[in-house]
Amino acid sequence: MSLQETLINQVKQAVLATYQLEIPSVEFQATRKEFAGDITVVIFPMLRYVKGNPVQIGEIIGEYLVNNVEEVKAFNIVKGFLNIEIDDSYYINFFNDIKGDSSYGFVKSKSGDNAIMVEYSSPNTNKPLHLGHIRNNLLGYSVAEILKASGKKVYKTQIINDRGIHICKSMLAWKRFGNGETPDSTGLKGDKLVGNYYVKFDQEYKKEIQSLVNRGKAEEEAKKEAPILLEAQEMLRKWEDGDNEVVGLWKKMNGWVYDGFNETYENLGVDFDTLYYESKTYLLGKEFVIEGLKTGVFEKEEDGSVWCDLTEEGLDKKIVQRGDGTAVYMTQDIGTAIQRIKDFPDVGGMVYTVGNEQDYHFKVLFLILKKLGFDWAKNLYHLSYGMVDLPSGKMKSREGTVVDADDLIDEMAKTAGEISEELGKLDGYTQEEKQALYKTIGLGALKYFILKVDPKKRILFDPKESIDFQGNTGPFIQYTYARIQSILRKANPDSSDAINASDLSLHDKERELIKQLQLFPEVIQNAAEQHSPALIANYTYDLVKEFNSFYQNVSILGADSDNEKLFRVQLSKKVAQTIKNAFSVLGIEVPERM
RNA sequence: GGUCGCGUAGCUCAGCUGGAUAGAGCAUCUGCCUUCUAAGCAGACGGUCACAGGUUCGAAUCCUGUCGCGAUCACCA
Repeated sequence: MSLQETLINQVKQAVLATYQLEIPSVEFQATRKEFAGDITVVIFPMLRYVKGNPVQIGEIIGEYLVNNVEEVKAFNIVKGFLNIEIDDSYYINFFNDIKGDSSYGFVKSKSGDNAIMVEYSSPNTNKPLHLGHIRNNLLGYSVAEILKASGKKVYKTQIINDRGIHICKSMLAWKRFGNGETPDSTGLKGDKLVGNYYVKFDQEYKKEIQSLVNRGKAEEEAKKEAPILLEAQEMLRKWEDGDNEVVGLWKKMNGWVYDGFNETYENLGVDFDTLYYESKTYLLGKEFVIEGLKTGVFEKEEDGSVWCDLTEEGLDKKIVQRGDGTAVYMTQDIGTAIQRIKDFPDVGGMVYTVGNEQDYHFKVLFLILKKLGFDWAKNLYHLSYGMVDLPSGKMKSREGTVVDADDLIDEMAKTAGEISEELGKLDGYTQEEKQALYKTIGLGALKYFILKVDPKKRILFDPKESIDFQGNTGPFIQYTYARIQSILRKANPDSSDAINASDLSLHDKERELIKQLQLFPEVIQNAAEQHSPALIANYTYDLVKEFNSFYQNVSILGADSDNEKLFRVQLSKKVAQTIKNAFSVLGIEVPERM
């Protein structure tokens, strides 16, 4: 029985013995720092059942706990708060129990359990990844890792938006103006090269519109009739017909983009277990449109378009198939979801990492899948996150205000390098080791900066003010880890050496650290339930702040006794391990030195 | 206009299943490197928790309304 459970029972017992009354629950909270004690029982809620003075009731319960619970050493009462002090031996025993478990806080998945599929990234294949994609990737990857750590089996996936007019635009521009350029011939990353032609298309398109307008066309008409646009549309039709030349070009250019994306993913440290391509799934939903028509979930209009009426649910009517029989976004998403469950029968739920601009879409999608009768539809979750905006507003590729993913990652590493060089603590490291370290630190700063913020809030990123490396940041936490490694290089204890509780009294900082460690398993579970890496980031920061205070105020290697020294080193080691594990689910690496 | 989300210190954010005097970091200012890595520690300064009502012994937290910002309401994705 955990201490918490014991306390609940004993508090109830105390009330029962004194007042002959049963109380349904007991409310606890951590004792605030300014008061003596570790755990606080809030007396106020009991007043509904027990009439009396809260201070008096607290006295009686406190007295009872001291007499009946071995771990309770003392108590004090401030207003309606009963602060109880827990004996050091409880904390030391707890520490002895967990210190050997290198995956403390993580739960292993059981073989029969359902898996969760987490979708993230899912970019268009016409332009390079930018800071918005970085947030998406980091969130999706981290939530997948958190779910794993909480005991779920997880598949990471994405749907690659490889089809449609957008890619035809790049293809056409390349054909017209590319002179056969390739990533090899230009030395450009494939996604960058293709992105350039997407921009090129837009420029030409605008020129054509202008010249049509000059010749007296209305702007609206000109936008629809510009020859280059008509040609791109023609290309899309040919693609859908399977035209060899168009499909060949499409394959070639998409291939370049994938190479480029893969490089960015690798740089960013994210990965996928399985991939879905829109070109292969966009027709999948259609058979379920027919199915839905049969069961009355959908209805057909006179012009042949198919709709789902969601007015009873407080939403609108939503189109699921065009009048000409072609699929829309919704059709495809219905099909893809169903396909995934077919491909991975152990999947019992899915998480979609997509920006909050699509809140409505996913609300509708989940509702439709429910109406179609899929029981897994109740386990779908839209991991909706806020946009990453610049001080000037939205990032716009056409106006050149996007923050490119690769550039940003490079810059972060460069800044990390400059700071490191200045501090000059890396004697004995080779150039390669240094470069790898700079990347670890730079990425740590970037990832932490993004993940520490609640996903649903929008992030303001000011390129002029670089991301911090001090205070509540990734490098601060990495630094603490590196410091502990330095201690462990001097004294690496065997975790199996038990600490003797009888001849050790805890320093306040030590007790606080153990309490913080105690929270970790619960934090993992909470973060998984709430799909929030921010909870892990904030927990880790608190742990590290507590440790640094300990480190600076208490001598670890210079402890008075061997037992004390052993304990402090083991405690430091456990903190380092917890930092490493917490950061691993954020996708952030920790360095041995920095 | 309807719907959804957000609004906490100068800035960036925690806290939100209601509990004690609302916490961090950055910035500004004070101290601390002959002792385990100063990317650190200790401290000071800084708040009408957007506003107004309501529920409650108790509200930043729950409810209602107002204002501000954003998103969305396509036979686009």
